[in-house]
Amino acid sequence: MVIQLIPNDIQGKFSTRVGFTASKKIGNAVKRNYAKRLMRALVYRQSNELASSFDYVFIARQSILNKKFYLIESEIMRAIKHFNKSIFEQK
RNA sequence: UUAGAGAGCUAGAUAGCUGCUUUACUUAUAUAAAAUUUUGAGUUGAGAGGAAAGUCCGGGCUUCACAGGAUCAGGAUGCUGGAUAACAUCCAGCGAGGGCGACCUUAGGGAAAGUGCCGCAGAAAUUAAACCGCCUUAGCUAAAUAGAUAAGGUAAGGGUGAAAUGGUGUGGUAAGAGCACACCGCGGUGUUGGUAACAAUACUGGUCAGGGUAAACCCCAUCCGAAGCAAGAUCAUAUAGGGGCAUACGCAUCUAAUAGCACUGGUGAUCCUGCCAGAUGCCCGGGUAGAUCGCUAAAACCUGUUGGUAACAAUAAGGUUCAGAUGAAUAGCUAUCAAAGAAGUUAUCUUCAAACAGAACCCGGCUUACAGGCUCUCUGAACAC
Repeated sequence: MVIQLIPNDIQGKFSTRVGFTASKKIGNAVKRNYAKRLMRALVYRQSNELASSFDYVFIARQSILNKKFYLIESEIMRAIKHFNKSIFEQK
């Protein structure tokens, strides 16, 4: 999975925006739908960690279909913490 | 027991935690005269498939205002009868082919209207044809017969091919030949059975028609208007306002409306009959592309009854309500079971382990993909009684 993020100009409670992408490279409609559902569930669990005033885009890769849920979850947590650290340093 | 044939069902289950879309109701909030609507919260109900897929047929629905008819063009179907809203679907039969059998396959009208095409091989693949062979005659060479040459006869045999002008047998003949006869096949005319396709049978035809191909053109019969939910409707912006071009704007009536005649336009083309409209079309430039409805209660589903061999139909016989999204919900995790297994380590642990596949207006089909499990009926073979 690939995560992209960019700061936006929105302020307040609903300033964090999240998007999910699963292209045709991943497979047929069932597999793409499953990948999007999986990412949505993962991000919902980590919603408190996401930085405000940022747009996130989660792009699925083919390996997400076969990996265990908790392994992906730990990878996402590590990635998000890394982002938060760099954002904090930039400020 | 084993090998098959046909028909059908299922497409993980339970519990917990955390979510998403939506029906109904309650409540709060904002707007408003009100209805309604916006944004939250709560309760309650529902939430992918047998193929949702491919988008190949048929229909509903919507728009082209609509209806009927003739000719042409284009397309589809193609044994018979039935079912159906309709179909290229389904059911029951017939013919042909395959299988020991249960059973399976089959676009299956016309090549004795016309045109086209038929590679390679082969003498010859269609105004047919003599390569080898067989036979006769003539003279020659050798001598009871054989050889080559010439002129004829011949489709019985060989060889080629997917296919060589009906097949088998007997007679016949110089050798042969439907040349003649018998049987089979084929054509014609009857009879009987069947709604019919067709089957059986009788008589008759040897001038019995030179092969295949129609999923090649074509002929015959039957059927068919086009585009699609991005259809279309309503609301909002703006059917706005502006510039240019083309056609029409007629008759009659004191006048206006209505009606009439004429003109123009009206589903591939042309025409006719009715009917409808009276302004329409194009270009330049500017600008919008949001919301609501359509949208799911119906050729609906389940269980019966009656009729029918069946497809199916009828039913004031009961019961049920079963997704309605639009950056597109219908889910994620954990545990247990289904689960029997496989691999590794090694003697009790670890890892792996369920297909094809995701509604997008809705139905009826077809086609294609598909792991595992289950049920019923039938057939062959072997063994036992």
